[in-house]
Amino acid sequence: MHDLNYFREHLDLFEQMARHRGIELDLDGFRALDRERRELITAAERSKAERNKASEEIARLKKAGQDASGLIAEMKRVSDRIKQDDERIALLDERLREFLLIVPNLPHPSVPVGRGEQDNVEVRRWGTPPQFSFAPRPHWEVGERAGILDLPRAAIIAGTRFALYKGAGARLERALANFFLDLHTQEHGYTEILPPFVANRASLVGTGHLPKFAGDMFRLEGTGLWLTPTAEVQLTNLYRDETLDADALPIKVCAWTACFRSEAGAAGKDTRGIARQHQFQKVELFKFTRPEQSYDELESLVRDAEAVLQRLGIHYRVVQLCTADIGFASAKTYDLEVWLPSTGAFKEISSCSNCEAFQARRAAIRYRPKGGKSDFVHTLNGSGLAVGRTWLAVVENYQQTDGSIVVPEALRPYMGTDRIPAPAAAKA
RNA sequence: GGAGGAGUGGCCGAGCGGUUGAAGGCGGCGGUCUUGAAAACCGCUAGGCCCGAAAGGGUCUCGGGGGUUCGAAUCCCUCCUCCUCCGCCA
Repeated sequence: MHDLNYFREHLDLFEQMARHRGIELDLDGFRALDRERRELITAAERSKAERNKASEEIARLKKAGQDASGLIAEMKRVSDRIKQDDERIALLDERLREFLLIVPNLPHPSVPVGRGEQDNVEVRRWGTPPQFSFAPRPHWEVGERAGILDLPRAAIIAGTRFALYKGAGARLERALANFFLDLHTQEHGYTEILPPFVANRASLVGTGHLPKFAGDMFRLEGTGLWLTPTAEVQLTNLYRDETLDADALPIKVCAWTACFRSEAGAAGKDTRGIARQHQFQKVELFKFTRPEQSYDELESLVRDAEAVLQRLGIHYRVVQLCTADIGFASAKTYDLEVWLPSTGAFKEISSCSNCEAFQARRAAIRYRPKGGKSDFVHTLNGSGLAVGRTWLAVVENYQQTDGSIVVPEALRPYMGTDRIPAPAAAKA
């Protein structure tokens, strides 16, 4: 959320932002609301000043044993008027808040202006696509043939867009998560957090998921709780309503969690396989930083995520998202995209964003520089990585002619084997 | 889930319905003193919003919300959180 005063004084910036992101913003509506609110506040406060003065006078008269009934009667009328004004002001405050809560963040000046994902800019590539002597199969075929993935049974248990991993497939999922966590905690300096998998309304408003994106999440009926769509939610709210010690920044945390998305708007995309699921696992990287260091920290966050793919030896590229494609809360976002041999294309596997003070303002996360006034921190988040999509990338990139899957070296300690056996050898 | 207790400024802790934004202490900042430091002493030490070019003025905030009243930290209702005891449970 944006600061009201800043918003009011920089309407031109927000107009430009709306154009660049391709959204509608009712700025005329804002102006009218804002003007009426301020006029009413001025009037109400004048009345309150009058009442406060009269109250002192009443106290003085009573102490002196004199009659104050005339003044009291007059103040009764003033108080009634104040009450009416205050009610109207509260209503306008609420409207204003509702408006500001759905205004997205301002993109950083370095973000390319664009109209959609076709305008995203490739920043760099790592590695090369693997060579196959056969036509590489999509991951669901490789997985089902090897007996490590069972989507039909997942559909019976829960429905479509849920996955069931089996045997080495389940272990691969677990191995990936452990490998990610060990790398980030032992080599990149993140502290591991294991948070709740549900979040309350205030937490989701803090990150920007509510009120605008309620339709993309699962709500737990009758509880006021939601299944978390990303650990970004829990990690952002780790310090909601707190003031952090400036010397403690940057604070780097990571978390493995399940993530749940109803993806109401995604029907028809990625319908085969496990790329787009209602439930998936993710290891999230997260930083609380001082404003002046956040963009350096974003670059290193991206490198931390990239390190995972480098260790796994999977070809990928880094893409900077354009203004039309960055998320609601983000000021700047890099995506990591892995190479998928079955489609001969890159697929998003991580998204790393600097939200600047956008979420910190919503969630009231501050820091206090020594001897200075407290200010909002910057929050950064990134997938390090999405486990399910990494599973898929490993299976596709390391599939063999006979249907077996070579385990990347970095995963062998976690898998206890260097190969997931071929279908013929796999048990049903 | 049941019963009881508590929520005041960065922290501790006072606070008869009427100069209480809030005593006192601690902590923090500045100063005096000192070669330096400590001690001692003196002063300063919340934020939001509105008006204003500024200086400054006004207003709101004592867990949240609502009510009573001319006036609420102080009275009433309600919600939340924490603590204690009981129950249930992996």
